Amino acid sequence: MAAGSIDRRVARTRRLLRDALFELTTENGYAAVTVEDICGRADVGRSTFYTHYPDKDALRKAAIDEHLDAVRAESDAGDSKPGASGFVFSGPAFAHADATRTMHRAMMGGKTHEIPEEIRGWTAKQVRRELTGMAGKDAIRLEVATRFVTGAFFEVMHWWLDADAELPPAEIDRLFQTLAFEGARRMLAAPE
Amino acid sequence: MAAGSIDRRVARTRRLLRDALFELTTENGYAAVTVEDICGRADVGRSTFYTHYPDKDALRKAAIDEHLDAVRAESDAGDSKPGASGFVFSGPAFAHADATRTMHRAMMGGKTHEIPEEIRGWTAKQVRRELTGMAGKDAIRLEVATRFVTGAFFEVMHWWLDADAELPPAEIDRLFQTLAFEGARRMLAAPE
DNA sequence: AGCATTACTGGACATCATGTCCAATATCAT
DNA sequence: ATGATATTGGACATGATGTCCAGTAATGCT
Repeated sequence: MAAGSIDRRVARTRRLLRDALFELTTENGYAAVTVEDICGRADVGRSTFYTHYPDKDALRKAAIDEHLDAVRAESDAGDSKPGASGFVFSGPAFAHADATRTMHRAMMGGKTHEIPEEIRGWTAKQVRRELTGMAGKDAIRLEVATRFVTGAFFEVMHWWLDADAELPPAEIDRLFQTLAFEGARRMLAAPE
Repeated sequence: MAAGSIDRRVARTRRLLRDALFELTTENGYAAVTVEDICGRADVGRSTFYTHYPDKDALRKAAIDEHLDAVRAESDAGDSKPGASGFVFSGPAFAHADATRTMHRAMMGGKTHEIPEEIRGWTAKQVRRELTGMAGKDAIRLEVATRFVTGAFFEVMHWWLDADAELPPAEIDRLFQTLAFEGARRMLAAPE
């Protein structure tokens, strides 16, 4: 067997489990989903589940990591300049969420606001990087602004994903930018 | 027994359970806390727990409702005019969180962002009410702005509660207002 | 095409938390 | 003091978790 290649059965099982997790999470929320549920929906033996993942969280984490890798790869190309007159991260993010809506609704939709820490942390890092370009020397202000923008972003995204939106991605991004950018600019650029 | 009065034992038990929930939530996060843990910490029989609350969530909900009632009562007095040059809700909220830091850290601190829906919903309502005063006719814009401000508020609050803050409540509120207000004003007041 | 490797399966098992119920005991209000 | 009410510990059924194993199926390599 070649080093990097994956047994077809393994790939199949993991795919089935991942899809089942998304479906069930969308239906009932992540907390309510059990390993039994997942295996039932995926039509995979429960003991098989445990040969792949130690628990439910590991499955989710794997799915997210896989996904973030894809995002990273695709955003490596268009690394445009930060902060000309808006945020760079949000546009692609909304577009991408629109494209893979199923997954995003599963991971951050629903009544509960259970946004996985991996996603939140990764996004916060993106935001912080962009804001750093906006002349902030004050570490506290930078951090407050980062949290502010990140929290606002997820809440808007959450709403937009759930409200089966008439709004196209570009439009929700424009609204988000309008809300977010001027405040951040003022605070970070301000002398005092 | 008089109608409204509560048996001393009942009050004691509920208080012990509530405090135990706060402690354990602060230590391990809400999801990790079990009813057994709570009873152990509170030194209350497990069967007693179930005579008061059907489950863990009910205990939390009761604690939150109790708390929100107190907040409502105290904020009935100072119902100043909305939106002169900032938000009204956030200042008292930061001050109040500072005063009852233990509870707030338990309910919205820690690594996980498990903000109870009661609190999020209540805050969003406050925000929406204030923003409605800012000339919004467009329902969608109003909603986006509401979500935006609410999400930003909780994320900033979360950070501020965890980072054993050098920042006094008034200061974090000022930063929050700087970040939030101008964007909202522009978007909601804008003609198009 | 055959064969060794690897994955899947289903069932058994121990463990743990949940929620219900009851009879005995302690505490309360009056 | 005494009747009412709360608390208690223990028993019980249930459901989910995570581990383990021996039998069976699918795969990849040559």
